[in-house]
Amino acid sequence: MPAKRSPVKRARSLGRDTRLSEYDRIYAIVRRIPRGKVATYGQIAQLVGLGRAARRVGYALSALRGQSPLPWHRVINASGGSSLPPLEGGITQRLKLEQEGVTFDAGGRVDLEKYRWRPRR
DNA sequence: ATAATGACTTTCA
DNA sequence: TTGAAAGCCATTA
Repeated sequence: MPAKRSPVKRARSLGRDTRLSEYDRIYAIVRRIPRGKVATYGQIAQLVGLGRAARRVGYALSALRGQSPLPWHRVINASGGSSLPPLEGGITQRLKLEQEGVTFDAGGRVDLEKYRWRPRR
């Protein structure tokens, strides 16, 4: 029995949903975030050309369900913190970042000035 | 078909 | 500094 597929994945397998290239572009950007660096949802939305649709970036990542080779833990919100519920992956996200050398302040937030990924072009 | 939801961001009080 | 409100729009219900 194949696992249940979301409408999006089904459409992708049929190769007829153009929105998917959008998801793929998001994933492609996330894959480029270097170790020890972080990017915000809004930043990725910009890079992909989605303007301020940061939510869609978050949605694309939620579709991964944490089951992906992508460095999803390097994506955080504009406040410098995790947007996941602590028990759902927020803890894991922080641990993974700390393993890469990213430090958090008392409020559980990352210094974006210092760790934000600045891609060229 | 309409309505609610969400791994967000920005603005304004 | 914090928090509410509005904006965004695909996915879910």
